[in-house]
Amino acid sequence: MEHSVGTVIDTVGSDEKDDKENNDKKTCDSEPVVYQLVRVEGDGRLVPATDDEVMEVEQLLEGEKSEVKAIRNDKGCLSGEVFSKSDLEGIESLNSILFSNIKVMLQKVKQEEQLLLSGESFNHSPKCMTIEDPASERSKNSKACNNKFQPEITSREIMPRSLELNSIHNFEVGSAETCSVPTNDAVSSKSSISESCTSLFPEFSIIRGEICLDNFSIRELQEAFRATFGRQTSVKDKLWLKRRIAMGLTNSCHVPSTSFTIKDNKIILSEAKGEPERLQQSKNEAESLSMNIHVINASPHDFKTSLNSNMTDRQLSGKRLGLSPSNHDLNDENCQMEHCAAKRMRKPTKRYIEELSELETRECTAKSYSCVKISEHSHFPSKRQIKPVCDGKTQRRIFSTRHVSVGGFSFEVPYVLRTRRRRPRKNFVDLMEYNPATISHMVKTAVIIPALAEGSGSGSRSREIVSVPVQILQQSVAGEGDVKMNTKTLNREEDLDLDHKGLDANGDTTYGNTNTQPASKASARRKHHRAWTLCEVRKLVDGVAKYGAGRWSEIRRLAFASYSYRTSVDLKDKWRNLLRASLAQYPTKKETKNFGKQTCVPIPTPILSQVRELAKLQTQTGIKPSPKKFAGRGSRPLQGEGSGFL
DNA sequence: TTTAGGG
DNA sequence: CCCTAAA
Repeated sequence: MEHSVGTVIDTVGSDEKDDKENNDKKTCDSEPVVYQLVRVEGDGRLVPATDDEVMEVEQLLEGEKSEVKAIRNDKGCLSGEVFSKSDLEGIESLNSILFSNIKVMLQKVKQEEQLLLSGESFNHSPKCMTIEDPASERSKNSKACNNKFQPEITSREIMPRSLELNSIHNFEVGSAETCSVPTNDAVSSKSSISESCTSLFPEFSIIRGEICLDNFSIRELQEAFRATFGRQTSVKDKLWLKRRIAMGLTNSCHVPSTSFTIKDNKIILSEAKGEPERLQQSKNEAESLSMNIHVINASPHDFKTSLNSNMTDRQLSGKRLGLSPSNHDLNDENCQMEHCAAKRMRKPTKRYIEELSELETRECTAKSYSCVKISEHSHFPSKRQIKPVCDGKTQRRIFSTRHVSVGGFSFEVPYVLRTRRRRPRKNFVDLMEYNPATISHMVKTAVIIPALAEGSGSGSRSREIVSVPVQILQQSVAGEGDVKMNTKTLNREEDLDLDHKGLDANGDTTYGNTNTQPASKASARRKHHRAWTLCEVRKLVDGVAKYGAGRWSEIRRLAFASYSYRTSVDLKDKWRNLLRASLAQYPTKKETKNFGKQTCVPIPTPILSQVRELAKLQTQTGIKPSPKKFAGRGSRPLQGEGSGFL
């Protein structure tokens, strides 16, 4: 994906949707694998090769065919296009070949192939495209490259582009990985492979078979190192290089200091080479799914296997552990795999963290905020208290957040948040800077005050108190002083919550805020903006209808009991706004009150109408002479009409 | 404390 | 939403 390989690459298109199919087929096994020419687009998609490309490849094949054993398909397909197992076996240098079969596809593919060869534009049926088979790819590579005996470098993680071409991950089989990983590589013909390979990287970076670093010269090792890690090294220590490379190739830190051989990402001490068993297992594994198992292919027989490793790290990590082959080798592998997983998790993490955090920042922030807020009001349902910011999803996420404890409440804060977005507004912010501990402390302190005060009384003022700690927290979280931004985001979230819950439940939901207390100066802060939910508006309207406009305290008490955060003043203000809105909208019937942007739900016209009615009614009823600016506002009660007037 | 209004 | 005057 990230790198676009513009070259013609052999084989098999891989489409996600077909992956499954592939898997199934693989499991069937022992059938020839078919490769088709495809080109990897910049975005990682596979595109059927064009005629020209096909021609090109063919030429290449022609040119170098001699080098490789004639590859023919049992079924008579053209060489280079289809490999049969037997053919592969015939290759000497190919010690291990990962192989997977796609039985069913064969036929279709063949046909496709022929069409392709015949010069027709490549029509790819879904099936064709889906043929991608990691194993097969691998085998191909090995084949193609093995003459040169290039050590293969499996780049599982982020690697330099050149490496990436060979990277296994391209071959993910049926894995969940949906995205378009650019399947680079595989070259259908040896020649093409060598070409692309050579042009991009060191020779040995291609081999996927067994690698015995012992045989490498320092220089070769360095090359291998470069191929493996994407960077050069001047180290001349053979052992070091060897181990390092081995680690890179196997993704394991456990590299024996003695001589060993690397096969398909596995380290093999000179002896081990179980075959039948291994084979069997590998098959099992392969069948078991697209789990990433790195199986050592001791012989050409082991075709199936291991290339499932294409799955993304994240995806894999969990699954791998689940594998539990009885075979020792496999166990070892598993162990290594675990290491790999652990290891692999880190890299992606970095990359993804940023992305994720960006994406999740908002969410997380909101959540954190809610947690805090909620916690402040003890009666809030616990479920929200510790809403796992990083749910079950992936561990990765967990890493991306840090745990912050505030006044006994804990929440996850994405690390990203720690980055400063704006300049601190206040001194205290500076003090806490990025020190979470400090922040926590500060917040705690701030929270404590209101907490203690809690329960003392209820009043319109309480809200101010509540808001104090929260805001501080926000600042803390942000690592700097900008409250506004966060606040906004947070509020939005809350609003949404309210909407969801509030609409039905009438709002009992949220907070029971009623704390009180010395607002202190902090009260200077502004109450959080809480968008009015439809539910609230309805209630308000009802309330007004029932008790009359102006009796805000009453309405609040009776109709907004559950919305503790709405004060009578709020109701009044809202009503005023509603009136305005309703009147404004009146003319255009349809516009709803679409002033500006109304991010939220526009108030349903019916409600506005109702408001209008009420207003009108009250105006009339009310004794209040000439309504003021906004249509008539307040007079008195609908019911208590007599009193008209404020 | 509650309302009404202005900002 | 906030603030305040007036009640």
